[in-house]
Amino acid sequence: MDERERSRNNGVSGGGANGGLVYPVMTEEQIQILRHQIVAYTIISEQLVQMYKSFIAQQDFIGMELGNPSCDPLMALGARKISSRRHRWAPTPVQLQILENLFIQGSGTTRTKEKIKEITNELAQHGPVTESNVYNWFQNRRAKSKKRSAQFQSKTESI
Amino acid sequence: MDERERSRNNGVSGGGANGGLVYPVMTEEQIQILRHQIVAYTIISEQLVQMYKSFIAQQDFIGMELGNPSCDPLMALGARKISSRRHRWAPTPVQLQILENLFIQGSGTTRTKEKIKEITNELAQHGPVTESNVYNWFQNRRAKSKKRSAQFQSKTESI
DNA sequence: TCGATATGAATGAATG
DNA sequence: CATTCATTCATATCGA
Repeated sequence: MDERERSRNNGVSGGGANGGLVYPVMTEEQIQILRHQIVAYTIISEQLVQMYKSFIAQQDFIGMELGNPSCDPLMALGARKISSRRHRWAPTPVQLQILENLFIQGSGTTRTKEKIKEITNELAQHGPVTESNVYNWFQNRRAKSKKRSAQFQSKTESI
Repeated sequence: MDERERSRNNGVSGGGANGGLVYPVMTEEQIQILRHQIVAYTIISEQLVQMYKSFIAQQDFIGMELGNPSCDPLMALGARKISSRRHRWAPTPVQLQILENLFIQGSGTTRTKEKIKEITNELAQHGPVTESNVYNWFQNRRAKSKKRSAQFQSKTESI
């Protein structure tokens, strides 16, 4: 999606302050593409939300083994064992939830070092973590998002 | 969202046929809103699909009378089969032979995404397969090869 | 049913 | 950021 977003902006002027004047920034065809994308995601989300509801209706207990009631079941998917010694860092469920939320809020944008430091401090309250861990996580998360978006594209382009 | 879409269209002209001329149809601010919406839906969909997958994985034992046609779009998004057992991809004997041959032949050449795509298309003639499957296979095959040579090393060291 | 092994897949970390 | 590696998890298969 990033790629097409970029190409979409090619025709956009530098965004000068407009005094009530509207500049030509998108063709109608481009708008149609955008609307189709939004509609597609709307439908997909609605269907998945329905699934989710029936899911939690039947399986309230799943994902709660670690006893963190504040954790949305939707977010409690990457839970890992804490017991065994591990050589590489793995986010705790709480940390994962925080990270995922931040990722959504930031819309996948790159973080500055200051932001990384803040996030690291916040996460540190829920388990050991370094700034490198956070940095790597966001980097890998973006890659994951991108890869999955590509898969979406190839499978939903019929919509 | 419907509401905001409508309000967004208020400033759009009636969509007269344009002879190569671009009409002012959206401001940059509006585009930004749209982009954020799309990104948000992308990420939400990803998370919901993940939830859905884990749901299916744990639901293995329950009769899935929910397997109605309306779920088909979900399956198209990468989720596995609903009614039958969960399955992970496994190469057919023919596919495996092709992959092994390619692995021996191409020992050293870097496999670009183009190569992966070609190989996927070839394998697809002998059974369902995705590019990710092929990519993972080569990755795991390399690891396997490396581990074996390491074992060989340790055995010859004692001589 | 219970390990034991093989292997597809996910992901933290490293490299270019 | 794109690729790749190293490690780990999950599942399929098999034999006792």
